[in-house]
Amino acid sequence: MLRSHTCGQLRKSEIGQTVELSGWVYRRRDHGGVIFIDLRDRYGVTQIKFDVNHGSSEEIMKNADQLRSEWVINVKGKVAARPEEMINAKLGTGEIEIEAAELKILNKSKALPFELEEEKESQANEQLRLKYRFLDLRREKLQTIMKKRDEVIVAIREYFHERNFIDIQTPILANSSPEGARDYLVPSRLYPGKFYALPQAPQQFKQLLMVGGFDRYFQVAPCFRDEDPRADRHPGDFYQIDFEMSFASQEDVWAVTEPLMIQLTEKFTDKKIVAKPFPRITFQDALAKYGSDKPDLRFEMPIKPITALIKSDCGFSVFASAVKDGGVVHALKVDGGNVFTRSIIDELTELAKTKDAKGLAYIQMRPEGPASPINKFLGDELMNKIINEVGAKTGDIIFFGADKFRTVCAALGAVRSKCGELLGLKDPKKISFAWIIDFPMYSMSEIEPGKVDFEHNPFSMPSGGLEALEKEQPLNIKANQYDMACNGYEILSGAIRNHDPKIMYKAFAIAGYTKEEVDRKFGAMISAFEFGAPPHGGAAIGFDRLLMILTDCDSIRDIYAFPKDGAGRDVMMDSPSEVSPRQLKELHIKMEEK
RNA sequence: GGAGUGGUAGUUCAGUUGGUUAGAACGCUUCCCUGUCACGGAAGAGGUCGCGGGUUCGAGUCCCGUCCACUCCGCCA
Repeated sequence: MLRSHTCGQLRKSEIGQTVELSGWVYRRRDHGGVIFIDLRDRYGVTQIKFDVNHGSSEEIMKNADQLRSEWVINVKGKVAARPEEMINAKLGTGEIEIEAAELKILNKSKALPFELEEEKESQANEQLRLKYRFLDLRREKLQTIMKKRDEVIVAIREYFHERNFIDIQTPILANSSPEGARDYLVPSRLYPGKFYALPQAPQQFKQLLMVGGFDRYFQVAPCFRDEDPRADRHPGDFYQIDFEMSFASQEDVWAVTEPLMIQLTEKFTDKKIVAKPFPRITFQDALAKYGSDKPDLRFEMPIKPITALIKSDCGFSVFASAVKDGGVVHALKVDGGNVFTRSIIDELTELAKTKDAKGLAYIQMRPEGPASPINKFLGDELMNKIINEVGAKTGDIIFFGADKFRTVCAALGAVRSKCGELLGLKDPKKISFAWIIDFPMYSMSEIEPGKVDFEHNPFSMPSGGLEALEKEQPLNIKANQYDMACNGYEILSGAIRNHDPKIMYKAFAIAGYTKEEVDRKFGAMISAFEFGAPPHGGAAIGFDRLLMILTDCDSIRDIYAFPKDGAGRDVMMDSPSEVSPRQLKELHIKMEEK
């Protein structure tokens, strides 16, 4: 070893010992006759002193004078106490320093394309940092995140192992699944024209593990989806904490999940959990009240239906016609929202429009009385009724959505989230978990009117089983399916699965699939279910998003060692890249001439 | 595929109604300095103002096009 200790290790107790350290030159303070080097590794920083009066030869002084940022050096010397008034309280090693007696330069470094010190400037452009990710990783922030990522994974593994779950790796080369996101395809060399697909999730494999008798499975599962990225969505590959349980009800899955989330929060953050046990909100209520199936519940700010008030008599044609066409009118009262300027209201209006709202009506609760551009249409009486209904007081603002139910929810949900942000209600010291339950099994197709589609996951067990499928209106059937929302992110999704071939065929039939189609697409799983599949269910935790919240990162790229950029490329390794004609030929791929 | 914001020194940014030689901080180079810790001091190097075109006596600044980045929408069973 080129070191006897790490750069974060030495304390007063080692004073007098001769030690050997290796690391990177972090900072250099050259005083002529004495040179200080802050030597850094991932454990910390130790001050090295080069001083002719304290063990450093003329030659070492000459070499120390050459040292530059990020050179890799090896130093031998004696641990010495710092004079009382020279102690650096900011460093764990701040009470000591090394009096260098030997110096070896292990490697030099070019001047860096950006600075590593956190407190200096705002950080460099992300594209540049990604190109030199190996340097960015030296920064304290990323060192801390990677360490925490490791600790969280260890804690999760321990948690599941303590409860009899076993970690099983499922294939990376798998089959294209006809539902869901775009697949990453891998051409087969031995079977011309055929392809593997990288799994979007280990869904079918974990269900087959249940059939295989592994009644409690979990995995830190790599998942692959070829979709455009977002700040909270890494392009290409990402990780889920995937788990599945046999003989389990929804309550059983929740009972495993909830303590895990609490433990991780308490162990890795100082955030306060808003509500324990976690609230359970139906999908319908979440949409109506918060305008989202992943509401940020660090603040309440509920949306209220006022359709009933509008029904009787309303002079505002936007509201009246929405109700007449079977839509709804909802109101969002924002406490203290009268501080919003015209330009902020314009911005919120644009936001609502991105969710297909046609506009964003509002009433400002000014000190001199309510003011609204739509007052002249509403009339004072109706306006006062609305103000009364939502409980608005001076200083508030009320926003309105009038349209189809889903449109109103989405628009006011986006406005609610933005208002929470603008008013500083998204407290980083708080964390809100909530179960979103009772997802509908089906919804009306948006492409083919009159046709029924799966709302979410076709493999979920419908509530009420076969009987419900046969007797209920499809749109009224709920699925045994649940998400967990956390601070506005969907952080977990799961279900009690449909393990009964009969119910499965029926469920697919309602969505317009013939038995032959189902057999062709999900044959392996369905035929396995004919051999004594146990009832089972589970969930998958979005590990990356969870880690973003635990580490207070806004960008999902910060929590990967080697992230893709916003266009799905690795700018450091330059992937994706071209391959040789020979490789293409082996894979039976002909490139079109450009 | 669409929208918004941005692109000026190695990095982060400023740059006025269009007007001399495009600035600052940090970094870098050389020198000075024996107690600093974001050390200090002196001097210096470093720019195709993303790219192309246009308007103008004159463009970093105005106009058109284009490329790139980030964020959002679509998309994500």
